[in-house]
Amino acid sequence: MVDERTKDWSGCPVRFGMSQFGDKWSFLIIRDLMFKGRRYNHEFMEAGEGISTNILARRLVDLERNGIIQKKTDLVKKSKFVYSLTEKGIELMPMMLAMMDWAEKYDPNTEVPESFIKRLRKDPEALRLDLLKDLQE
Amino acid sequence: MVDERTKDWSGCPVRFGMSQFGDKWSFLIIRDLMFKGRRYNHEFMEAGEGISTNILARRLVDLERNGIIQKKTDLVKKSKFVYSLTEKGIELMPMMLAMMDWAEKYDPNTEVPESFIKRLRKDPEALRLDLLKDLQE
DNA sequence: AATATACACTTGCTTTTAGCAAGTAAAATT
DNA sequence: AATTTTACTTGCTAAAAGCAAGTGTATATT
Repeated sequence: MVDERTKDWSGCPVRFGMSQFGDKWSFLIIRDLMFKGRRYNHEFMEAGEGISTNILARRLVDLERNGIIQKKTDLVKKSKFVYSLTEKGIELMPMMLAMMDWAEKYDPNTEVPESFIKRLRKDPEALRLDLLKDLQE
Repeated sequence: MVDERTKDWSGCPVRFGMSQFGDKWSFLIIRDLMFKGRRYNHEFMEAGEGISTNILARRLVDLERNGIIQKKTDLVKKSKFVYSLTEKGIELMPMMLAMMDWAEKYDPNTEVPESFIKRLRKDPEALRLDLLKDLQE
């Protein structure tokens, strides 16, 4: 978060979470990294929700400073930067999956594939470990 | 959320969640209702984070409109209003618990009691059902 | 080698939202 | 009847978001 007021909100776990990733754009960036395989600046831009370039830049800096994502120079194209989730960021997956489970119930227009939600509800841990593979390379 | 731009963000589950409860004050109100037993306007005010009266009023209206909380006149004092989580709101508990689990790991100043986190990690479903009792009366 | 293009921001400006203090109205207490 | 409590509402200021255009560096094209 950019909000100076809440930067040091530790103590309460919910408040701490909010101070670390508690705004809609941060959640969407985490989603992109965690489930959509997006890793580059322009990929976040093209995600569809229409984030502004300056806001994206700020969120990426914040999330990196909070240790949730990391920025590295791309191994192939050395001029590009690759973003990825840190261990700390990856560990947000259970929370994200719980949110998706909830949203599937209450959003009549949900895009969550039925196969995904079935796997999530049958064996969330197996799904989590499976998704994890794509994040660690 | 108050943001007119994201009011109808359905489809993507994360985006949908953000449009329904995706700001720090909403999360804190849900926390208060879910884990702290707070149910009255003034109790949210006194929660400690220092929410402004106008912002609280707006968030309560938004959360009610989104069907996450409900406002009723207090049975004892008929002039007062009691807020409570709806079924839809209660079902956010797994997400909230996952967030708490995460925060306990990464916040060095966490206030999450060790007994709570032990129960959460050992048998989250049992803890959830236990917490549920306090919400349904 | 020079020009063009892509990429990742940065800057300046406008609009929106948050935050703060004071005010209001209805009900409850004294 | 007067005061206090409760739950907002209003008006103003400050902060953040949003938008369009610009900048600098590296790669690609001619």
